Amino acid sequence: MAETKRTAKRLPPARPDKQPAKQPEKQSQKREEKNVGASAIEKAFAALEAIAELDESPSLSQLAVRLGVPKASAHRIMTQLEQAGLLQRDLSGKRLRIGPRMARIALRAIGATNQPEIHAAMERLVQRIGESCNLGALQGTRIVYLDRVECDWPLRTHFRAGSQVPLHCTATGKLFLAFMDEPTREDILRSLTLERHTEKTIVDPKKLRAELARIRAAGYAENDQEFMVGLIGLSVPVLDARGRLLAGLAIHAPIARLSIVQSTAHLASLREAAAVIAKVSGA
Amino acid sequence: MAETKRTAKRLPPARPDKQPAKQPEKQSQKREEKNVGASAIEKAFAALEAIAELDESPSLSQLAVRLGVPKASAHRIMTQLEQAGLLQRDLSGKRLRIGPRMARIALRAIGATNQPEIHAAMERLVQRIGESCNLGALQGTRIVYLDRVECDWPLRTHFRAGSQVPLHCTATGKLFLAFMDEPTREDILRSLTLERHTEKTIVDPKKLRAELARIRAAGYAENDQEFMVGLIGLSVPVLDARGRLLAGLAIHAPIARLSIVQSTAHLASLREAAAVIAKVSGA
DNA sequence: TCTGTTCATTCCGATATTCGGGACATATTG
DNA sequence: CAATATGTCCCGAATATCGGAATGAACAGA
Repeated sequence: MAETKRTAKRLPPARPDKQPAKQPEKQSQKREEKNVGASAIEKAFAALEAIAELDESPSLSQLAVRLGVPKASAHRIMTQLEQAGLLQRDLSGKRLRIGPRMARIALRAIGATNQPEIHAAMERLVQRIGESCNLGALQGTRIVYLDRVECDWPLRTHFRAGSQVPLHCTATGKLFLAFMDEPTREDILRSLTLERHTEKTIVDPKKLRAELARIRAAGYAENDQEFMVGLIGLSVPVLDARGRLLAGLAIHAPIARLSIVQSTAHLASLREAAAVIAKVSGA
Repeated sequence: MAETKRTAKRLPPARPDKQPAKQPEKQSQKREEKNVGASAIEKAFAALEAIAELDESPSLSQLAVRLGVPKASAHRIMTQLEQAGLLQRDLSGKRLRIGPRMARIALRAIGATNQPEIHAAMERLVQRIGESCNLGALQGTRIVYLDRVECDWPLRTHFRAGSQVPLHCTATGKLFLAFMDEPTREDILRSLTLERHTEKTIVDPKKLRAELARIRAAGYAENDQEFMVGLIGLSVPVLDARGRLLAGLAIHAPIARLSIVQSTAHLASLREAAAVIAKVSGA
């Protein structure tokens, strides 16, 4: 309460229980992550995502709690989404659900995600090798997975497309570090904290530089359990016509099934698939 | 009593705020509808919508022109969307496409609880025909089931919404193969391994091409126990206004209850339902 | 009928975000 | 190599967003 300028505003019963003793702090401790810096876009999509994710259409307050935003803010966001035709309310006018415009976008968007040609090339590779593969690209100072094809083995990792991993302890990440020009690399290396994930993670900048030089010379990058224990990887470059690195195509497997040495036997298949991907990407 | 509920709450249909003189007939034929005052949310979705709608991934400036916003603004919006995982750039780093997170949201958004009109149309169809039906779309090189309505018979299949099936041995899958443009089809056909699921699965590429031509001519696709023994299917296209294939609407049944020949008697009902789905999807 | 509770909605000042012109950097083209 | 697109960055100004608190509506139980 600041400067209650309202003077004779006739406050009816004055309600002494303004501080209800029931829940002093309900969700205050819960909102730690989407606090600041969240753009309006991110908030709107978080809301949409929550509604799509839920099995039942939520009410406004349920959403507010779930998103960790005040009710008033939730209301504003929902109103905007509703006016945009992305949400609509059910007959009672209380619960929110996906609107017609969003349904329309969704129908088109499902087919417009990844290039079928690329996905097909990766599936063929998985078929031939028998282990999972993924396609990753540099975004900022991390690797994002653009696409991913899993093998049939019961034991598999599960990084979905879109997830991000660090540069210094993944095959594709080291590949990108190795292939970028000197000043950029040094700049990034300086700003990275070489976080240790396993025993084998390279956390010494000197050793990492040596490893990168080795990768540059070899033309491919290995990951010997540097990110997760028991998991190895092997990544080859996807180059465009001018020799620039577009992405890294990698296979990975539990070391129980595939050793580093064995994995290099698949280099030819990997390179072949990488060439196909480069080609269908118009490179 | 019917209309008493929403009396006073939605009373402001007008815009009491400001109706500046710019609003009346500002829309000439060039800088059309993307007027000023659009919220950040609206702009973001307009961008997403444009990308989903376009047949080819646009570049930044193309989008800026299409949306009628300055280049710098477009750049800012796209960057935000990209960081949110909703968009991603293709390998050249120039063209923008739907990102994995958006694909996930889209998949959920079309689910049964969220899109009552589609679900209702499918339930009417099941009611009329007496067999299960499903709605499937192309994602990568597989078909994902968007929605599904089961019939009352005790013997039924159980593919939940969200599960994926191959292209070459399902009615909807063959439908998509038949309708895609030549180069893409050939590329996918080349890279697919036509895995045999039953005696009747088409594993010969030549025969599959012939079958696809037949499907193109007929305008619908059949599945004669090619995926599971004793199970047939029949899928018709759900087309948008421009004739692009959005999804396949299919019925399926045990052959003991419905023969392929009998199933074609339901083509009219299927097509009618497909048209309804296209319509409520805003196509 | 009255009262306590829950939920949706509105108000409003402070402030953080968005906006977009223009400069700059980087392909692409002739 | 100049010339033309196209992508990226900067920064002051404008304004949309934020969220606490008050208000209104619906409902349940006494």
